Amino acid sequence: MNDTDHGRAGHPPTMRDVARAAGVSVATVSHVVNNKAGARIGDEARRRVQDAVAVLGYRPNALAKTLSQGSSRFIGLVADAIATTPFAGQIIHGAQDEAWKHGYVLLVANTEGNVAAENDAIAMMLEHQVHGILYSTWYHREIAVPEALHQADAVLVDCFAEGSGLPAVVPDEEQGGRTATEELLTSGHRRIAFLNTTTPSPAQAGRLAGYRAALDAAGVTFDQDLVFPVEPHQEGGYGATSDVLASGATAVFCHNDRVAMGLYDGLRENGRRIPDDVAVVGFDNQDVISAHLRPPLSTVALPHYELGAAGVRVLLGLEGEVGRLLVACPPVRRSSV
Amino acid sequence: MNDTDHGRAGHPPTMRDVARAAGVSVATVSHVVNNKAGARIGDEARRRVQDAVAVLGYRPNALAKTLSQGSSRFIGLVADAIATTPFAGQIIHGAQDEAWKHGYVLLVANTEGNVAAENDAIAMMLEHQVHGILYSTWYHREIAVPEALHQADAVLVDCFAEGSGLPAVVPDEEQGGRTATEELLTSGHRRIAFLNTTTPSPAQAGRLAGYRAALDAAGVTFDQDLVFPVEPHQEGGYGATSDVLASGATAVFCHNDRVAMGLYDGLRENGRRIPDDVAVVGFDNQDVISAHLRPPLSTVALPHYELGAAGVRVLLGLEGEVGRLLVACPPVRRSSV
DNA sequence: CTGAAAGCGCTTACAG
DNA sequence: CTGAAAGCGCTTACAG
Repeated sequence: MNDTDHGRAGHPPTMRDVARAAGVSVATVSHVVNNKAGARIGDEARRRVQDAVAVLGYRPNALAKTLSQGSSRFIGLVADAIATTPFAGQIIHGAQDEAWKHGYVLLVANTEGNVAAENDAIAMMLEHQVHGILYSTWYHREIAVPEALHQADAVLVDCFAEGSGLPAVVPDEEQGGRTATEELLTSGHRRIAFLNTTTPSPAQAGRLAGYRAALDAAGVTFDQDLVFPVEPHQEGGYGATSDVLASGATAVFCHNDRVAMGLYDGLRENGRRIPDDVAVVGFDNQDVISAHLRPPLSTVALPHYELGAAGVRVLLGLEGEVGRLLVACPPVRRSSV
Repeated sequence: MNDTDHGRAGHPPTMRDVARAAGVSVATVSHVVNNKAGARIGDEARRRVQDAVAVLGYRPNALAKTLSQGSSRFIGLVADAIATTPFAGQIIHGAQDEAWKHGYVLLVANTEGNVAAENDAIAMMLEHQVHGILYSTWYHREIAVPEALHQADAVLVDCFAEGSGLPAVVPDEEQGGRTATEELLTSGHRRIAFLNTTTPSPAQAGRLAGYRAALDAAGVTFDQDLVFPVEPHQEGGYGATSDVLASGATAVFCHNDRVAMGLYDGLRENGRRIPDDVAVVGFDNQDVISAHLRPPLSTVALPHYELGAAGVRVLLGLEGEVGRLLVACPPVRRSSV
């Protein structure tokens, strides 16, 4: 709707149109438009080109550019579940910001874990000449690498594949578990229950290891009777209330924020106050929940944004040789400890 | 890692390589690869081409194709907050599925509401010859259309701009409010409180209108003293507990699930049971919350997936002439009514 | 300092 | 039934 709005009507202006309008060759236009270093263009010609660009509302065709240069500026991101959690969104966000920063644009595909869809998505990306592909999952786990992925430069994000040779960027579960436990230890707690997930996973193993490491470091002996397996959601936390109470724990480290939310309910029903009677820390930092519980939940953040960003850095070779890159899970302090 | 993995080493095979290997011209290869209707290719030649494609692991270059055809298969999606909520993810998901279905691929850009970033993102998409652009927000509101958007075919998703001439796809807030209220009315409630948001928005106005319409239709006279303004999160719902109790309402329609979550806490503290003493319905169907409250929350879903999908349909001209397209908010029945 | 020309990997009339 | 050739919008040596 403005003066240079020529994008809609007829064919958008090409470099040739600009050249014609400026009375120069397309080579010259190319040089000034791209601000080529080695190009010696007279001030007069340069000005005429710039004017023509402005007047015509010229916009370079990135596809043609890619074709003639041979190198593309696309990075593909295939995700198994954009939808299910806010987490996937953060991975996309981090990847996009980082890609952008280096002049790349993100091609996104959601596959809902469907293998056929995955291979289709990867094929599509390859046809679009992506520089490389980020393959991500919405929770940290080991995956089987899709066939087609081997034909691209790829990095795994929030997942890994032993022996695949593909670099992986994952959260440091053990450090996260240690951090969570330390938050409690630091406040003087010694009898700390751990509501761990029943689902075998890097999170299950890693956070437990971190819990034990923190205990060790603080000179507290590990007590198996203090770790309770629960389903990783509200119902699991709620259901563990009586066990927690019976254990005599003064603090509990919950496998995730949802479990903590359920435990909050159980504790409250039993007249326990948080953190006065029982301190609680969660994991994930799932904002809609943790920031708005009463009291707001202290937790440890899963670094999804950073996972996405680090993924493109690895893809672009900015992180050197990487086997498995561990990204730290920082503590988020609120009022439940 | 398999036999036809030629994508990594050297230059990937081009149509010319296939032609050479099959002993035909590139025109012939093009015809068989694209399965051109009007093309009469001998069985023998066709077979040789197909073999060569398989042996070489040939993959068409989508960018070159776009360039020579003149029409692109990209659709851009610019979002103001991919990160903040799971909602944005659903819009992307719906848009991507629908785009895919029609042979298009999604280019995603996140702008965090930054105007400069928005215009940059749009410019980038235009340079990539997108067919059109979807501009979306993470909550339903009126927006100021970014400059650059006028240079593309665009549709607004989960937002609108009066007088901009741009088609918009938004949730039907009024129908949603009506539906929520009807869930309560149907269960026999007559004194129904409404915890509406304090934030002026289409949601605030629309859901209230729907609430009133449902009441009217049921022959219940609207009582202004039954609508309470609250901040649209847990704290708001919790804080409204005493007002709700004092009002003598037997049911409450909450502006969103987060408000309902807060109200649950307040009700429980006051010894009220849900739904026996007080029935509750939410809005949004924010799964992490609503499905896991005790009891699970009956609510009305915000149709984000469908918003994204309808957006690309409108962009592709599959919905006919559209001014503002209202997408229904369906009820999600659980156990709080 | 500037331009003519070849080339990127495809598609599409047009010949034959 | 199949191929030679022009063209899509750029870039990049290479001349001059």
